[in-house]
Amino acid sequence: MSTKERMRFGGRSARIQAAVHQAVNDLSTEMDRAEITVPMIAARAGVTPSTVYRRWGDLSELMADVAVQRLRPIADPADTGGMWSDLEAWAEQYMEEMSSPVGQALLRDVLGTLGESDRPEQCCQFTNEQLGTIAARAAARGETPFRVDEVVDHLVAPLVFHIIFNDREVGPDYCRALIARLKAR
Amino acid sequence: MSTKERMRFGGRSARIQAAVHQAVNDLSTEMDRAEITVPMIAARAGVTPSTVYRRWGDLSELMADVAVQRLRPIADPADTGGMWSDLEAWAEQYMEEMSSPVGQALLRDVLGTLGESDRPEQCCQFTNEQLGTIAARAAARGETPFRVDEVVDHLVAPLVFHIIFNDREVGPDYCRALIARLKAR
DNA sequence: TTCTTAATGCAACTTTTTTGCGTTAAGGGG
DNA sequence: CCCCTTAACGCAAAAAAGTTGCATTAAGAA
Repeated sequence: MSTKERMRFGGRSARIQAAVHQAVNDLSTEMDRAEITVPMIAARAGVTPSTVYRRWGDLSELMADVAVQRLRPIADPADTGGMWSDLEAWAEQYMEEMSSPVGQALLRDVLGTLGESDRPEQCCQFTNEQLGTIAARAAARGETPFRVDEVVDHLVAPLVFHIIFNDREVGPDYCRALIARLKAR
Repeated sequence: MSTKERMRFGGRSARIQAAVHQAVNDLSTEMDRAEITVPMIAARAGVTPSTVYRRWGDLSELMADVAVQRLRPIADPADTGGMWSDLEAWAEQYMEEMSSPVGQALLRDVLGTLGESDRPEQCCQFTNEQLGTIAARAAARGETPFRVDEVVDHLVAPLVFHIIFNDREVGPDYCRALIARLKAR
């Protein structure tokens, strides 16, 4: 007998998680996020609603779970040959993704989680890793790398702030202005 | 007959809105935000649930509505005699309020609204007005006022970012560091 | 006061969410 | 390989939340 409570990762459990995530992603393209329901997702995934409720608790948790997966970067930042141009390219793509209706919805889902969760922190980690990659690459080239936390504070934070509060249009020009301000220091 | 659809502000309508808001605020102090329900609020406020559903649509809309009210500043920023010390005092109080569990919950409620709404923008406006007051006061003193949008980008945005993503402790020292960076320009 | 109608209360109805219990299958040991 | 334990699932009944039609109340204007 083992005293540890084991979680089960493989097999049926994983299959169902994949099916449910897929169902959410499919439905998200077909209808407004506000009219998606748990029974709807369960039917699409071929499972009973009670399974979804037991595993994820409620809709907002499930949506947040899916959102984190979709916000996870699929590739390293492009290597353009220079640190600042790497950063600019990354920032414009990040801005493009986050300011789109889909990106905004994902951000809301991640941030809207009620109970305790480390999901928002996890998304930060994604960004930190991407910026860390750019900085490390710069160091390998012999450039003086930027400080990741400074880039987060004065590039990522303003971008995300204006996107989620919707109080200002963000575009390539704004990205470049923020980066120019970082370079100037 | 008037062709305009009129909304009714005074009397019963206002009384019910106040009662419902009060009920939400009361319940928020008594239990976790996640277990508050519309029927519960309605019972506390002495109205029927259907009234709440018709006026606010759903729980998240109602919570967001209440949150905006609570995020509205009740007074102008303190006048400490100098622009930067005004800003520092304001920032520390803002940070204190937002990083508290209550403040975080309010932020989530405002940001978590699904459908279209100008609530997040409205909260930005509060901040802009407060900062505008400090800047105007500085100008009246003969000081060169800061640009409000720069303070939002490089003080408010980093603060809010780290609070909602929970990836870093924010404290008085961090506020002062951000302000020092603004002054240095 | 009287009229119009937005907003509410009530109750029936639909949908979602919870819960108890039997069944299935992952992971470990013999 | 088969058996055992139990986490995770399906099913169905029950509870709770959310919706809707209709009668009633009370702002706001004539």
